Amino acid sequence: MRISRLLVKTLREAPSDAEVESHKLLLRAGYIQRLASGVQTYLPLGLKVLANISSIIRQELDAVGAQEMLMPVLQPLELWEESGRDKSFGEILPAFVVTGRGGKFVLGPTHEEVVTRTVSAIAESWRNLPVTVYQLQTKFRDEARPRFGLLRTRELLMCDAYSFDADKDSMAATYEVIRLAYNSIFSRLSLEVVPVEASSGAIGGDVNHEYMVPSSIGEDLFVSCTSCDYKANVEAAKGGKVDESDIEANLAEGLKNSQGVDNLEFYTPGSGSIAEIADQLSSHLGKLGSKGLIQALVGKDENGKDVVMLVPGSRSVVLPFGWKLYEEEDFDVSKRFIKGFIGPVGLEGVTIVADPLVSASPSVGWVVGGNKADTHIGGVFPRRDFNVDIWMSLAQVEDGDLCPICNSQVALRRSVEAAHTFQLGLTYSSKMEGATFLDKSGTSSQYWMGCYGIGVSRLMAVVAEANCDNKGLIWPKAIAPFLIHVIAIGGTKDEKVFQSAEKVVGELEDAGIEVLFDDREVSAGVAFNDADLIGIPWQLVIGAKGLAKGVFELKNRRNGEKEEHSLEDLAILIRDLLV
RNA sequence: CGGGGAGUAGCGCAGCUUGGCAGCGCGCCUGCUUUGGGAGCAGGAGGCCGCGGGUUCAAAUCCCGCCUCCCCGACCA
Repeated sequence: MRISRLLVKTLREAPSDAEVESHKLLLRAGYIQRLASGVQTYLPLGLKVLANISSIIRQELDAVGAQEMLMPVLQPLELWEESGRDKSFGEILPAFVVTGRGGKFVLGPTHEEVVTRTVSAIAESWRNLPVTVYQLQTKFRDEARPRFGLLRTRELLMCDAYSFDADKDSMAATYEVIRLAYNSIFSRLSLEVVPVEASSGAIGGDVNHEYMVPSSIGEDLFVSCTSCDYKANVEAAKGGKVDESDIEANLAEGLKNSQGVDNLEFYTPGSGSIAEIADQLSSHLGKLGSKGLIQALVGKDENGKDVVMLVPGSRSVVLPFGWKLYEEEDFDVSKRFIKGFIGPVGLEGVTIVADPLVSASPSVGWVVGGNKADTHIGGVFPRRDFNVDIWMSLAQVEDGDLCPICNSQVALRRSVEAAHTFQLGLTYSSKMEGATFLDKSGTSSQYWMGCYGIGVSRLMAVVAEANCDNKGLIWPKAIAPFLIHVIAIGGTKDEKVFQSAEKVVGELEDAGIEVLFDDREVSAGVAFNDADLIGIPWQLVIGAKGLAKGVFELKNRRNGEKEEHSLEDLAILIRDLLV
């Protein structure tokens, strides 16, 4: 490909709306272009990278027997009503409902419903199972806040695979096979990927893993144990073991400390936010700050029953599955809880659930909400001043917390979610009409399903972020848009140089190598800088100086090393590049 | 959805306070010179100053409304 013919325009300065390095470079080097917030065009260079990533995914999934197909973007809304996800999928779905002649359609954010219907019409017998299908398809998700170019978008390219098995063990075996395929995919992309336990969100199912790429631009945090293999997304991570005897010991210690410490009423006017209270009571709390507060949140458990959740003020809460926090209108209806001033003392007729961290009181006692406006109470100890009905892990894990498996310390790492896999079990087959097959005994049985998603367009951003320097991108060979970038210094102006370059390009292309040929009449500096920016792994430079000696220069983009080769050695070079 | 910032040529920005010809750098086009790390000179093209309304003799500039984009948060693959 000749650059003079390629639809590309490199920019010296990045558009001001780009924030992170990979996004700036992808824009400057002409890989992508923004059409609207979270909506990107892949320019020719960008599409080649995307196609190369896709091709690796195809090869590895095909290798484990998965079959590619292509399902529609437009999905009848009734399908989502059938699975109940028209309600549960949150706000991502409704924004992309379109009305056509055939009724209402969803611009598909994912394809569990469609694939279940598709496969169930064909795989009617246990003889057809197991079967795994996949597709590379554009998905639509109305993200509240698209971010960082390709990292979080409203329209994205995803590879989603779906497995159908006859029983639970078989499903687990398929899950394992896909895990191995995923490992191969990520290693071919030269990415460090850490599979972690995760929460299943709107997809459903029990076992699921996220494939995390540690990265400073990540929006997720995962917990990993410094001693054992425990790894989990903070959303799913459990705090240290909920150990009855530890809690009991903490409570007893608290009772001892509580002697001579009376409850104190504090006047705390304002919003009642943790930060504000900690500030107002700084003379009482001292160094403790928000760690000396108990945060009490009202919500409803999976049965809709009111619960008050207690965690230290310094922690965020991870809601148990199915639980919800009170909304404004719930506060208006119940009138019982004064937002910002809720506390466990004297609170009756509601289940009090507390994180084990609450059992260990500060020596001056906790500061808790006073259950009346502008009031907090200090010197509060659990058991003496209030009772906890259920102890369970509620607080988000932090660096240095204890591992739930081995009790060593855990560490948090920032990361990007590159893929997510789920053992769905019967989640969809039990809801969708006719998602059954006849088993060996001739009885109708539901599919055991799994689903597996890789964010393809996101991977392009992740790989770019992990492979760049201050001059530009540095693509791994496996997904680079071209393998080698040939520069003819002076372009067409120097006939001899240009002819040799053309000859070299021809030989490389004949050998099946993808070549980007800079044939422009630009100064050497411009050509070099553009080459570094675009980030093709090898640069082959042909100029008048070298030509006089019968040599060209070969530069490795990643380490910057340059070496001269005789033009006659091109065949050897070609052989080496192909390895 | 809450908080903050910004929309002026393809990209980066100035001009706005104090209303008076639409500017600068890069990029782009033509010519000449130059040619191994973002060349020089000369000549050019390119604008709904985000949109709509208002004030005024006169609005990029002042006032009102809206839209879009970015950041932080909430939410989410």
